[in-house]
Parts: sequence; structure tokens; C-alpha cells
Amino acid sequence: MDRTAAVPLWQQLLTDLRARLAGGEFTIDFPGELALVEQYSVSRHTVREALRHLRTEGVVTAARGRRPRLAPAEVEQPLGALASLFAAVESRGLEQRSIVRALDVRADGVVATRLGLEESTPLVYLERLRLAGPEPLALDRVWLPAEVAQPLLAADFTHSALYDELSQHCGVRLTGGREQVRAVLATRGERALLHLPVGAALLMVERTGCLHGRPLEFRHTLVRGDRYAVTADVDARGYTLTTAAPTSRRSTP
Amino acid sequence: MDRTAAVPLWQQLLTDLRARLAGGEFTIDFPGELALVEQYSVSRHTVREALRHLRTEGVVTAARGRRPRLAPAEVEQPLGALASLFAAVESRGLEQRSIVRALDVRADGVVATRLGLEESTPLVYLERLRLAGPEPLALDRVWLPAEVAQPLLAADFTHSALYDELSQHCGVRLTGGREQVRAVLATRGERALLHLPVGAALLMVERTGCLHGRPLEFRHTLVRGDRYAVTADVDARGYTLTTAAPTSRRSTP
DNA sequence: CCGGCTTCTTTGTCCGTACATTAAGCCGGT
DNA sequence: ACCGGCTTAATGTACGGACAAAGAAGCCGG
Repeated sequence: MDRTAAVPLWQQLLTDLRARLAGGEFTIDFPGELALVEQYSVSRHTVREALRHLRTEGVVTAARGRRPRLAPAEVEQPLGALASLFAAVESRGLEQRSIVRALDVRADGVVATRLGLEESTPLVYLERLRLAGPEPLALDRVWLPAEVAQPLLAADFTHSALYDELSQHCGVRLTGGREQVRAVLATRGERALLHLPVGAALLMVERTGCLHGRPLEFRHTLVRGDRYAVTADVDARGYTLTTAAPTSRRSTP
Repeated sequence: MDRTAAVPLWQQLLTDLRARLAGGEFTIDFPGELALVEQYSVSRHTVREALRHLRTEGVVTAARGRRPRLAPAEVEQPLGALASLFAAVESRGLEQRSIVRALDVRADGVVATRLGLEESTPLVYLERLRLAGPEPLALDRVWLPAEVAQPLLAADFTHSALYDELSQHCGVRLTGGREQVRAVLATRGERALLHLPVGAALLMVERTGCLHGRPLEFRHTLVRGDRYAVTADVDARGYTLTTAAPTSRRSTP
């Protein structure tokens, strides 16, 4: 801690805490405010300013009386475009189900590279056809490092969600990621699977899921574009995905 | 200010400030921290706690030395999917240009209803073909109430952005809105305009822009899906659109 | 009239303290 | 063994003060 430096004290503290977090130092418990006050010899106000950031990012929790902990289980998964889509389906009252088309371990050079791994790294591969009620909704493909996701091979994905199984069997909860949303044309195979006519458009969502900044999941999902949309609210705080079902149809001019 | 109430002091202060803001009390200038300390007879710490929320929401600005102001003009528009897309194009170094295909006043029952207006309300209609460098990028159609947007009829949209013209000629800056992103197939007319082959997929972005919660803009944009994607980061804070250009291409299986 | 300097205001950072509120754990009694 | 109350630990709220940094405005001289 350099008190003469240009960067504020609380920022130095925050940087140091992040480094210790990345080093896996606080996997069991996280020090409280007063503990940090003693460790770093700064005021509680400074500690709170640093912790404020970690708390808003959801890295640690804080509440009166409760002991400070790291990334608690009861915090829900950060909402991505896919979660938003599937939530919209559920809000329509349709039951969701999946047909598991593949669940095995294989290597994929392209995907492994995206995850920052060696090309030959074994990956757990899960391919599902997601149904909303009786109709096909999306084709979902996920790759995860076998080292972490091995236990998933025994799981049943017909009804449960991937992230639930991940947290339950592997003790891993993704903390963030990056998504790309594009429009693509369905190939013949995809049309057959999704019961689509010739020339149907699909929403393609690619997601790289991360745990504490380290990529851990690559996901490739194709969603029927004729019926489903990603909905979001925009305000000064940013872009908030909504679960409201899309209502309008397209009028072809 | 009730010091015995269950709600914290800073929250009462925040509520009161919001009420005064809604009443249009601070259109000229906004009181500083010390001014509020005197007005409400609370500590600066309490004032800062209340102001923290208004500042993160972007309602007021705060910086050393600068006088506190309300929603300054230099704050940029809340970032929507479209802005993210176009920023990605610019980050590639491509010049953006528009061809104005229509700019007039007309009535449209469907759109007017979406804006919460009478079906016969006159609307300023702007249709542009957006180019990234030499190639067509998107077909953009916007409707705004003529009552507000009348001055836009004299504007030149070849190079400038709609929101700049809106703020300059109409004194209006949108504060939020709702977007829907879908995948659609290009119609024949759209293919011709955008120079697309048969069976090309488009990203369709529909946006209802709002000013203080009241809808003021309906926008319908079709973006070439083969080359452009909406990119976003996901973390505990939510969904943050990125301006990074998409890199990957699709491998057709 | 312009440029540079000084002064002033405003927010950022940092310290200290005290009490209230809440959750969790301990402990003893039934 | 279970329930309830007490203790303890942790954060939330609120007060106080002091100095630093940085922009804005005014002053003054060239």
C-alpha cells in the first residue's frame, strides 16, 4: 500500500483483493470489513469503498449479521440472451423439454482455442434439441473442459438446466461471459431438426461463459427466429434483458 | 425528514430529490453536496449516499471542481443494440453514410398505436439505407410524432445521426426505451436494397424510444446478419453491450 | 482583447467515532 | 432432542473533521 501514489488507497486495496481472489485465497471464507481494516491499516470507510465494487459485481455478499462469503449459491445466474428467451417461453405457459442428441467427451480444436485451452484438450460435449411444448425451439450445443465437467456425463438433461447441473455436480457457477447474437439461415439439417420451412431465419447466440474471468464454457445456440425475440430495456444504467414475451409479428412488405 | 422512521435517512433524501426532480425544480442547476447538507440538516456522508444513486443512474453529474448539473448534454445516449452495431462498424475503420429514401409526414395506425397515440396522428417518417463504406449495412425506418419532430424535415441525414439532430433541432434527448431483436428472412425488395443473395438472414431490431417514460420514437431496422452481430458482456451487473467487432464466421455444418 | 495567474468552489479521498440492526451460533432449560 | 433466549459478530446508518485535486471564474497585466 503506497500512500503517496496517485491511485487512491481504496483502489489499491481493491486491486490487491482482486489479485488475492484470483489466487484462490478466499475460497473458504472472506475477511470482514474490520478484519481488512486491521490487515491493511486503513479506515473502514476506505475498506467499504473498495468492497462496494466487489459487492456490486456480485463477487462477495454482505448483509447485517451474516458472515461475509464469496459468490454465494443463492445469487442467481447472470441473465444472458438465452435465459431471457427461455424465460419468455415459460411466461407463455409452455412446458420446456430437451432431447439429448449427444453427451460425450471429444476434442475440438476450434472450441478449445476459444476457451484458451490446448487444441487436444478433452471437452464434454452436450447437444440438445430444446422444445417449447410440442414444438422445437432451439438447437443448443455446449462444450466444457472435461477436467471440470466430467461429472455431467451422468446427468439427465431432459428436464433440468445445464447451469443447475453444473453447480450441483461440479460445484461451479459461472460468473459472467460474452455473447454474440447474429442472424443466420437454417441449413438443411437444422431445418429438419427444428421443423422449419426452406429459407427460415435463425437467431444464433454464441456464448463464452467465464468463471472469475477464466473461460469455461462455449455455447452455440440456434433459436427459431420466426417466433422468438430477445427483448431488452434500455436506460441510463444500461441494457437490461426482459423476460416479456414478444407480441408483434412481422408484416412482410 | 423523519429521523425515527424505519427507512434510512439517505433514502428519504433520495426520494425527496426524485420528487423535486420530477417536478422540474432543478432544470437550471442542481444543488451541490454542501448545499444539500444545509437544506436537509444531514451529514455530507448521508447526502453522498443519496446522490450516489442519482449519479450512477446518470441523472446528475459530479466531478471535482465542476458545478453539479442535471443530465448534461455531453453524456451519450443510452447504448442500444443498434448503436453497438454501428460502433462496431466504425471500429473497423469503415466510413458510415446514409441514403435518405424518404423523409416526410404521414399517418400510420399501427405505429401510432405503439407510440400510444391516435391512429391518425401525423408522424415524421424517415427511411434510410445505411452504408458501411461502399456496402449496404442496414435499412432503417423511424417514426416520430410530427408535433415534436417537425423540425427534422429540414435536416440532412446523409452523414449525421438521428439522435444528434433530434437533440439539436427539437431539444429532445431520449432517456430510454425497449428493444426487440429477431432474425428474419430478407424479402425481395430488401434483398435488392441491401445487395443480398436469395435466402439471406437479417437481424431485425425494433425499438420504442422513450423520453421520461413516454414513447416518442418507433424504429424498425434490418441489419445484414451475415456480417454483423450484437456483442455483449454478461456479469453480475447485467448485460453490457460491447462495441468490439465480431470476429468469428459461421462454419456451415 | 487575449493569455496567464490566482482564487474559489466543489467533489474526491481519508481519517475517526458511535449506535442500530440483523443473522448466526452458543447454551441451557424443558 | 428440541426450543427459546442470550451473546456475538458483522454490516448498515449516521455523525464529525481535514486535506487534496481539479475545474470554473475572475483578476490583472501585456
